[in-house]
Amino acid sequence: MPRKSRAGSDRPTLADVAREAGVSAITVSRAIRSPGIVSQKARAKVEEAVRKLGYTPDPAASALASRSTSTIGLLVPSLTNNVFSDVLRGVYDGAQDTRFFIQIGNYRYSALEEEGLIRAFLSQRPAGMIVSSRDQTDAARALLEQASCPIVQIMETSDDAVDMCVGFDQLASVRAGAEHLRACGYRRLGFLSARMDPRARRRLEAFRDAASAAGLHDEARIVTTPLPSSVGLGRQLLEQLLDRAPDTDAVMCNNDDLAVGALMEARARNIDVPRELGICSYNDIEMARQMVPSLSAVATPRREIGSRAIAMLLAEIESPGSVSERRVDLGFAMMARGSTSPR
Amino acid sequence: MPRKSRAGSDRPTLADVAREAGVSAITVSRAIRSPGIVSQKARAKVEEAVRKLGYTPDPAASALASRSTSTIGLLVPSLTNNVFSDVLRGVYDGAQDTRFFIQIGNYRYSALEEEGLIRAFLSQRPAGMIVSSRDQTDAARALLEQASCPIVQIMETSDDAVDMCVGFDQLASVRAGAEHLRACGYRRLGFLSARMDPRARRRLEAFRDAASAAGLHDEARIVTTPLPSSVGLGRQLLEQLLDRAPDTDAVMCNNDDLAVGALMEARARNIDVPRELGICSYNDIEMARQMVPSLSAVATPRREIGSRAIAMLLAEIESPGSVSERRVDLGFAMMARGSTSPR
DNA sequence: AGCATAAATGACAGCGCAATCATTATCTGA
DNA sequence: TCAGATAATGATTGCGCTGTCATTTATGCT
Repeated sequence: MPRKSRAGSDRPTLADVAREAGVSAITVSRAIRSPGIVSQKARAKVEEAVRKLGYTPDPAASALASRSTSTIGLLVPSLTNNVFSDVLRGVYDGAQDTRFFIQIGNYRYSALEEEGLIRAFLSQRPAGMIVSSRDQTDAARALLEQASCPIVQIMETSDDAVDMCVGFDQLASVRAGAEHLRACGYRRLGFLSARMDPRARRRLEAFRDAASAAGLHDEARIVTTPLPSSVGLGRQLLEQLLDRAPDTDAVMCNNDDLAVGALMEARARNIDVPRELGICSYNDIEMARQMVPSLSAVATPRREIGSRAIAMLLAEIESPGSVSERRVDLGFAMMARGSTSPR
Repeated sequence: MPRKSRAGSDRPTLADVAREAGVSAITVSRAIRSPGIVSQKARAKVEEAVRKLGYTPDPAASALASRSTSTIGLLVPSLTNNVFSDVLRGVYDGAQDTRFFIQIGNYRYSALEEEGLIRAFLSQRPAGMIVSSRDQTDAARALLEQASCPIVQIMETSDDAVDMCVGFDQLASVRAGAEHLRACGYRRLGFLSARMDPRARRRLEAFRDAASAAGLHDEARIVTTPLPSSVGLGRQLLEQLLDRAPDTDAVMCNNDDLAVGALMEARARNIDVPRELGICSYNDIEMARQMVPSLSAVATPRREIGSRAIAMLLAEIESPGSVSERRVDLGFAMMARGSTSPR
C-alpha cells in the first residue's frame, strides 16, 4: 500500500521570491543572508514575499555556488559510550540557534573507518570539523592538514594538533586517580580496562608509571580486555583480578561502566567497599556518583569539551585566525567519595 | 597564531577525470554511480583516472543536479537518553556501507523545536527521514505528509502513521510490567516517572489503567516530575514515594535510570529488594541487568527499532512502494529477575 | 549647488553534476 | 550477410544559488 506522493518538488526559488517582491534575485539572497546591507524597504518586501511563498533556500545550490556548506562534521569512536554522548550534547547545545548543522560520523574505534569518514566529510566542504582522536592514520592526518576548514581535535591536549585542540591531560588525570588511592593508604592497586584503544592504552601506561613511581606496581593486578566496555564486563574483570590476586585492596577502573560493574561484583561477593576494596572510577558520569557507596572518580570535562570545541570552531569560521587560544586544557578533578577512604 | 591555509579548493571535477580517462564526463558519472551500465574497458579507465587524480564527487553539485541528496534525517528528543543512543546505534549500523549519511537533529523534547528541525531537514531534500514521535505539531505533521521522501516514525506502533512506522505497543508493555508485579504478589504498587513527555504520559496512563483493573490503583503512590530523568532523580522519587506512602511494596519505574536510582535508595535505607520492595524497570539497558540484585524489567527493542527503521527506509528509497509491511510491531519482553520475586 | 563618497542594487556568469535525448558501437538470428 | 535489436557513449542543458563587477541612488561636505 504505497501511499506517499513522490511529487516532483516545485518549491519556490530565489527568482520566484524576487519576482514577487519586485527586486532582483541577488537582493533577495542578500536580504536573507546579510539583512544589514539591504535597505529597510527592500528587506520588508522580501520578507513579505518569502512568507507568502513559503520560500526556503536550497542548501545544495548555495553550497555549490558559494563552495561552502553549513555542515559541521563531528567524528566520534562510539555512540553508546557515555563519554561521547556527553560531548555530543555539549556540541549540539553550542550549535543550537546557529545556521550550522552537526553531522556525526561514528568510526567505531577503527582508524581506517575514521579515515574513510574524514574523506567523505571533507568532500562535502564542511564549515568545520571536530575529531575525537589524535591517532589518525597518516593519510587521515594529511587530509586534515590540507583541509580548507578549521578543525578541532578533542579529548586530549596535544602539542602536535592539526589546527586547534581542546581536552585535558589524560595521563595526569590517571596519575591523580592512582595518587588518590595511594594517599588513602591502599597498597595493592589493581587496574581494569576494556577496549584497548590508543587512548585507553596511554592511560594504562600512565597508571603503570604512577604505580611504579610509588613502588606499588604489580603487573599481575592489571586486567584488560579488547572487548567493548560494559557494566557486566566490569564485574567479570574484577572477578578475574580477584582470582589472580585476591589480596588486591583497591582498583582503578578506566571508565564508569567498569567501576559500577566492579562495585556490583564486590557487593555480590560481600566485599566491603571501601574498607576491603577501594574503587576509583574514571570520567564520573552521574550514575557513578549515585551508587551506594558513591564512587570516587576522576571527573573529566566531557560536556565542556564539546561546548568549547564548537565555540572555538564557530569563532574561527566566523573570522579565520581570530581564535588565539588554539590549545585549551580544561583540566580534570579528583572527586573523593565513599568508594575509597583513608585507612 | 592562525596557521591553517584556507586554500581555495581546486579539487578535480568530473570533467578533469573525463579528460584524463579519455571519455566523456557523463560516462565518468555513470561509471561511478552505476558501474553495471558502462563497459568494462571504460570503467577501468575511469577508475584509474579517479585514483590518479584523487577525485571525490561533490555532493552539493550532485544534489543540485539530481534534486536529491544522500542524507537521511534522524530526529530524536534527546541525545543523552540511553533509549535513543541505542536507537542511534541501530540506525548507524544499518547505514554503514551504504552511500547514505545520517544527520541527527535533537529537538530536546520540544515539539516546536521539532517542527523547526523538520522544516530545516526537509529543505535539504533528504533521501528519507526517521522521526521519534507521533506527537508533532499540526504544522510539522503537515510538512511530513507533503514531504517527497519516505518517512519512518519510530518507538510506537500507531495506526495513523504519516508513512511507515516501527515500534511496539507502549501501553501493553507497561501493562505487562504492572501485571508482573501483581503476579508476584505485590499489592501496593507505586510508579515513578520523570520528564513527562507525551510518551511517558501515555505510559503512566496505561499503568493507572492496569492497576485499576487489578484493583491496585492508588494515586498517592504515583510520583512524577517534569525534570529530566537521572539516577539521582530515581533516588529522590523513591524517597518521596516512601515519605508519602511508606507501605508501598513494589514500584514500577518509567526507565532504567530511575530504577537504578530507586534500587540505590533502597540500599541506602537498608530496604530489602525484592522482599520488602519489588522494583520493575523499563527499557532494560545492560546496566540494569548487572545490578545486584539484577533488575526485573520490561525490555524494549531499542536497537532493533533503529536498524529496522533504517532498513525500511533504505528499501523504500531504493524502490518506492516496495515495502509492504509499513507498520512493524517489534514487541517487548518482560524479564523477571532478582529485583522482584513471588511472595 | 556641486562634487566626492558611500550605500544599495542589479546583470551576468558559473559552481559541478545528472537528466534527457541523440547518436554510435556491438550483438543477435535468419 | 544484413536488418533489427540492444548496449554503450556523448552533447547539451539547467538545477538554484552566490561571487564579481558594474551601475545606480542616497548621503555628506564645502
